[in-house]
Amino acid sequence: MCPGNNQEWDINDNNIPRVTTYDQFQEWSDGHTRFVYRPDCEEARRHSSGWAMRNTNNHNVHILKKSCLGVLVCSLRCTLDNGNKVHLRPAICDKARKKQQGKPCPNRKCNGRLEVLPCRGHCGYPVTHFWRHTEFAIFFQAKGNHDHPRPEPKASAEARRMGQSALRMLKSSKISGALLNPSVSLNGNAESRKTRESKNKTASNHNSGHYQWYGETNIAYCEAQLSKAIAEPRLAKFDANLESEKLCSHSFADCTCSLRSNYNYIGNSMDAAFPSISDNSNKHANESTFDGYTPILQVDVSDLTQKMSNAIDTHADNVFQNLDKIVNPSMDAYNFDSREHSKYGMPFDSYQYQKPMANSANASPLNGTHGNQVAVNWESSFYSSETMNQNFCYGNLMHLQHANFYDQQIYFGDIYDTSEHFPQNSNSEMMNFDEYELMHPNDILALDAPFVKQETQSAWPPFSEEVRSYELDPMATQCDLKGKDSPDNYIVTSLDDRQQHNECFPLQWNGQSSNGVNALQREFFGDSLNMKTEAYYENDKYIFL
DNA sequence: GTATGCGGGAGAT
DNA sequence: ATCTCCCGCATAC
Ligand SMILES: [Zn+2]
Ligand SMILES: [Zn+2]
Repeated sequence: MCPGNNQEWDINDNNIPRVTTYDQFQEWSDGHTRFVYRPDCEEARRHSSGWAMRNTNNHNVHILKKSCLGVLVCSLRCTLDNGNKVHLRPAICDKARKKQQGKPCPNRKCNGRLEVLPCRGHCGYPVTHFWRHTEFAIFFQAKGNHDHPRPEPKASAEARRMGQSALRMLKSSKISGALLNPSVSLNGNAESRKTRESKNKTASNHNSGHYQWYGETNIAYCEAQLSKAIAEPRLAKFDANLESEKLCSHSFADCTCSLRSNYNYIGNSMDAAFPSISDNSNKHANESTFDGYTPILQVDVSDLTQKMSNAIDTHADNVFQNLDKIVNPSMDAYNFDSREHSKYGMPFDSYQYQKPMANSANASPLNGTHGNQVAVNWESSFYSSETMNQNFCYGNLMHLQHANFYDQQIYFGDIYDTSEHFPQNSNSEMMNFDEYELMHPNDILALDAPFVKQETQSAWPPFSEEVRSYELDPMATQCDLKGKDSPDNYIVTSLDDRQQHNECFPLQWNGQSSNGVNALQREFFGDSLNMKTEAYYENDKYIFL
């Protein structure tokens, strides 16, 4: 038995015994345990534990109480190649933990999402730890038995967090030049943007023998992309207390959780459920007001720009993660295999070919290249239409525009004054993008560019057996990339915007919309973008014009 | 940015 | 009264 445990005491005792023998620090204390640590025991002084424990208020300044946050697991409970399960460490910080939820499972072969397995080890409540300091000892007492696996150790979580900073890694990445520096073309040939621009302007728009796509964008379009994230909340008339009416809080388009999706595409069935307040036709019949509607996906304009900035960062991160896997498929690209957490594989491995419809055997493997889009709805307050103005509307394409950022999963529609219905909206102030430092949108959209196999690429597509055997729908007769130029040779990463995708790229594969680069895509982007990239295929590689 | 601690407060029992 | 959980705030790294 533990030496410090030889006296009976309770953490709440008025007089705690003075002990002379101490316990070794127990990182994984489980069960109803008590330990006494030396006052100079560093782990005890930090109240640390292998379990993810968060402070909880017991209104007792003398006794620190912590409760267990459980463990972050894969929603599909997948098994890693080495037989282990995914069991990440929940962030202690609420905000950070919220962001973890819904992230793709780190298992490269899994389409699952991370979710918190809460601890109910103490009569249905989380296991609790109590810490009490006295002059001669640090007393520890735990109540409950964890009913979940151990999370990864703190050090591992910290290392993983560092490793997952994709943007940080981007600086040293092979693709950073090609993607973030417009003067470097994707085939590695340094070429000024201006040169390419003028070339593109004069390039003949021929199709035969050439393959062209539009991966770069003009500023106006980028601004539109940003602005479309300024949107009104959709309205929903529902009873949030009813189980059947509960909304999925994950908000990614392809969430497979059982809750009702709140992903509100234009034109799909969700529209009827969550009508836009700008669209009177969406209001239920015989309803002249929005009374009874509950706004969802609200955006608080007071910090919308900050949210946009965060969302853009996240988005860029995710895009980069995809591309990084393509260009740097080897495990040691960032020395991850030398780290303890490499048991999870390359941190971003799983993300490239997630199917948007995990339950559909026929789903196109290309229709999910952005399955890693992180989508978390934050509880937020109302946006104010008064902070919006028509200047943020971009022409007649707005009905096609759709924000896929995690807390702005709403389309960019007309801006209406909602203060009539939501008086809270009367007070907010006008915001101005220019006053904020955002990542340049062109960078983001450059990251979104269709990505083409490079000659140095040995494994292609990476981590996917399915794509290689995949064929374009023979009905897609206009597609330039077919036949011997199978979709193996290109990846489109930007088409996670399913609403836009459905409207613009109605190609069907096995009954599912596809993300193929095709004539429709070119046609659409041809109007929206002022730059295009042409290439032709010769001697097993793409030559860029 | 996240981890950690504090303390007010609401709601449950 | 006691307990849990939520939240904002403040500090440390
Ligand atoms: Zn998984
Ligand atoms: Zn636990």
